[in-house]
Amino acid sequence: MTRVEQVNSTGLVGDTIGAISRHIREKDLMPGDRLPSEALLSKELNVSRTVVREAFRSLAAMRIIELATGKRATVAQIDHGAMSLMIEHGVHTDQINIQQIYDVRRTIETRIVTLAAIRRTDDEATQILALAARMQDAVNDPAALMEHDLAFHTALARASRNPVYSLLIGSFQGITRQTWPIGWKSRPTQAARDLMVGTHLDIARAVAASDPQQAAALMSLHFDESVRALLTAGLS
Amino acid sequence: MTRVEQVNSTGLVGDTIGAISRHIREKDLMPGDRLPSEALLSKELNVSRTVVREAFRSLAAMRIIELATGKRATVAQIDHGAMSLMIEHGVHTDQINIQQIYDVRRTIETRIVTLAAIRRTDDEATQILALAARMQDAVNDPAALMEHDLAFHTALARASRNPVYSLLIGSFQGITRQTWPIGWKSRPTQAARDLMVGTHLDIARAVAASDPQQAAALMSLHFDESVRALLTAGLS
DNA sequence: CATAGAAACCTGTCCTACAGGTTTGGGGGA
DNA sequence: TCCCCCAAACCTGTAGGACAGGTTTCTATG
Repeated sequence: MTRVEQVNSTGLVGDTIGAISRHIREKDLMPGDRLPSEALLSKELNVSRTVVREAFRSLAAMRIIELATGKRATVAQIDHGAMSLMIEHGVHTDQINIQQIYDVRRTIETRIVTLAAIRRTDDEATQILALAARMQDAVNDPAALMEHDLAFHTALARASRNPVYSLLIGSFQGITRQTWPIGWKSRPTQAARDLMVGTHLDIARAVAASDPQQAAALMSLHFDESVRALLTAGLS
Repeated sequence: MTRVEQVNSTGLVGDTIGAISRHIREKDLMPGDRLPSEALLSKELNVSRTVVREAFRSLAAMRIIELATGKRATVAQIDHGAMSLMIEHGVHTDQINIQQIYDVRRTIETRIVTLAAIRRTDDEATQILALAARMQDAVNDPAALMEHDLAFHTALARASRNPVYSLLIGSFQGITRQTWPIGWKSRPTQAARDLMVGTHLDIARAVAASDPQQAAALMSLHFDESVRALLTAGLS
């Protein structure tokens, strides 16, 4: 093999990742479009299939492409899976703490709910109200309640009509799943639990009523209360 | 080889990624700590080194671990590189547009500057002022100006004392580098350019003066003006 | 013209080999 | 005894071959 003796700092895999990314940009590929086969790329870039495969795996890990056995690799849609793992890793290794995440969430969710109140479709309003209602029904079933809670915030993000907000909310979902029970346990009284669930319903109503100020104020309140609950639970 | 005939939907590589992640969590590894060698993992997990390597590459792509030739893989520090690529991919494939990113940036940077005004150390205040000053010096050197601009916002994020904000600001930097010149071209007059640079200095002063309200108001203003400039440039 | 089936193609995993880079442990010198 | 240097052991990066399935494409047949 006519090995090209060009040793970059990145290594062949890094170079190949770059080449594939460039290929996507230059050919202006859209989600779903197919990439060249491993064998072809390997030939064109003068690297072994091993290298191409590792480059593919790297891009797949970032959800830039999608792999499936037998099929060719395709350009992927945005997905929060990778970011979720990265955030979880940051928390597990003490590089990020839960309050810091709550500060970010409060900041963006306040904006999200403002946009949602302005831009939501009627269908979305209905769906958001329904999720808040389901939370009330599940007030004594923590597992179900958490899922509806997450779905509620996800629906709001979608209604904001800004995919970046959906992406970020999704990215925090992984770690939220792991810490949500802590927050719930720190609300031991029925009153505290009803308040939490009730606030969600109020937010849903404000969004349905297209009242951005009210929606934002309530969301801010919700986070005040959540952070207080978390601190009470001793999560420093 | 005693091949375990357990076919998950994820495939062996996916399983292996999970096993390594679990290993990090269970052993409570911190950034810098070393992971087992490929050969060892391959033996313990009953998969080929190929599979372990692809799993390593995937984790490295998400910056969860770090690879280097000859050395063992280590647990990595949080890094925005992967997120930056993901965002860029989203923009290039028309899944995200620039205004959407600006809306998110405005939202979080307004919060960042509020926190920075409260929490900045004196050193950070000095550094932020210095960066704003350097922007003024480079008002006729777009390339240098852009770099100082990016460094300015990065410094503010650091002063907010919340690594998640630093992570997010970093994630937008890649795409910002590609769109910044558009915004600059849409400020063709000296007055518009001086205004943009001057706003940065005003923000720096507000942060140095520990005036969060003023800092936030100015940052909001800055983004108003930036979005207007971008729209003028015809970036729909 | 539609369709079933074969051929061609493609990915997932395993294995072996070897060129460097890194860590470690031991021996020799101060 | 302690320190330093070097060789051996270890480790990763890349190449290449093999084969089991899964997928796409083409063709011949009904």
